[in-house]
Amino acid sequence: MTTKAVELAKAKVKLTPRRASCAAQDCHACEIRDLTFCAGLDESEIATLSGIALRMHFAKRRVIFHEGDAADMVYNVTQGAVRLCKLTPDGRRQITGFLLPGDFLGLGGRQGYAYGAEAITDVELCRFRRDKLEKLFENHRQLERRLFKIANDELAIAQDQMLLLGRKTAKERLATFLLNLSEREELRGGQGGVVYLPMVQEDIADYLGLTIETVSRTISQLKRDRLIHQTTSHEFELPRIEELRHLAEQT
Amino acid sequence: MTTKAVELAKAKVKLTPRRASCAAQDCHACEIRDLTFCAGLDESEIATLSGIALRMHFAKRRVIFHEGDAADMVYNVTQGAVRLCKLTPDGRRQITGFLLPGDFLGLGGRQGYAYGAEAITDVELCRFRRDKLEKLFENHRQLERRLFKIANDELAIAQDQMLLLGRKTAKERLATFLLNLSEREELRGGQGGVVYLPMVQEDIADYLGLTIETVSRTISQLKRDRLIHQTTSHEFELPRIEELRHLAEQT
DNA sequence: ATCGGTCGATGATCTGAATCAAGGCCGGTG
DNA sequence: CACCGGCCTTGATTCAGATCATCGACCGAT
Repeated sequence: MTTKAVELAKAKVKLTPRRASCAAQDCHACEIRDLTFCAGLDESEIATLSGIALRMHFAKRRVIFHEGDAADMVYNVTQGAVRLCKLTPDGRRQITGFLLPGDFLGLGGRQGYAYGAEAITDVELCRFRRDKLEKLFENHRQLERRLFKIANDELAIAQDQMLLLGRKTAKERLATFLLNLSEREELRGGQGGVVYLPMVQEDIADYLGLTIETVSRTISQLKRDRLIHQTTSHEFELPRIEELRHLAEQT
Repeated sequence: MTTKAVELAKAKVKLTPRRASCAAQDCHACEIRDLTFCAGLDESEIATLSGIALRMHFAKRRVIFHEGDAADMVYNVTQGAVRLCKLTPDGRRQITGFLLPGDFLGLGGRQGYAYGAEAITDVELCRFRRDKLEKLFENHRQLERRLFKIANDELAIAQDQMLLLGRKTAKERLATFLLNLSEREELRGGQGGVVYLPMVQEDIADYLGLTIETVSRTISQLKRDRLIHQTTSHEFELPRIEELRHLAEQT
């Protein structure tokens, strides 16, 4: 880590302080009602959940919470994209995840949150006080079981990411990343083979354990190899998805 | 990845096939009763748990389960050390965790286990059928909550490991690793500043995303710097733990 | 005691990705 | 519409760690 790099890295922490608008939530009308942990609840459960949910808006670049903050809230992303960041004291950053509509936010803390959360785009969130949610579990065990399942899924995803960070080449990392986004897009009802990248290349670099230059070069190379095709500034097509999958060395 | 490396890597998969001895379990007499998810249960709960627990033994190098196996069992490690492995098709390996007495095994699968588990030393395990354990949850919510907490802890640990793999230098990785083991040793009632390493350097390399040569060289360097001191073939002292902590860039 | 295998240490060399450096593109703004 | 700043691209060079190659210590089996 050079001096210059440290300066640049410190500059990463120039986000707008936390601030957000709020409103009561109507879960019945929620756009992601079928996607996340509230999926498949019966009417009464939805109504109860609605009672403790608070709808929030965060503008692009706003901090939702910091690493180490008391972890007394959990969230559901209903619109936009969020990044989860960890920082070393000297400013190196690791992004441990990107959240998209339907994703759950706030698990994985012991004392405080294990990571900070920042809005990549304008973001709509549905917020729950953790203690109220846990109270709800007493009569709605289904909800608790679902949350446990989400924690399990995240754990499996984290393990995959460790394999990527520990053992994959830059090209394999990019291929894996694009395929993962494509799969999530499909789960959310989008078409396969098209991915939308709301984040900038610096975010991708910090997620994949690379530098922006390597990300840019590798994307250029994948384009030259016709494995990906950029349609707009934030959208890519994956025309030869099987080859990409092979490149990613999917275990 | 060179051809030679692939050959070597494939050789990693020369473990003895799964086989183990079993016996009924008496949780009252368990040596780690205060350490793990059964800690602090009342007599009746311990008795119930005892009823569905099966004590197992795995010899050194034996496979406990493979990545992708149906995840219908969970375990508690009571003696010995276990490694969790993920492999790429061409044989590169990432170890996603080491388990020691008191640690829980088997979370983090979607369909099957997200990783394989192998005995590093001779291992004693306490095995539970997942469905029976879940049945138990209905009347023992405490147990379920504790398991959820374990999943949360593992998630936080996984995030820390991502930061390590994505952004730390070799020296920082080793320092972090040794400190983590030291902390776990203390939790298990051992003294701080002394760590026991049951695994070989190849395992450490595959856990930290390095090669065996780099691990060996870095350990040599830490010894020269008098930050660690090797007492026996598997035991180290950390005489200047604060300096080591600084080196590890603890966030 | 002798072998054979595993494990760890260390030197020499190579290389993938980082770093350093310079421009280019584009969208927003005065 | 010209300027500015954020973001991306690409070339040149460096470097941390990988790879390749030995060697020695240890240990269990014969």
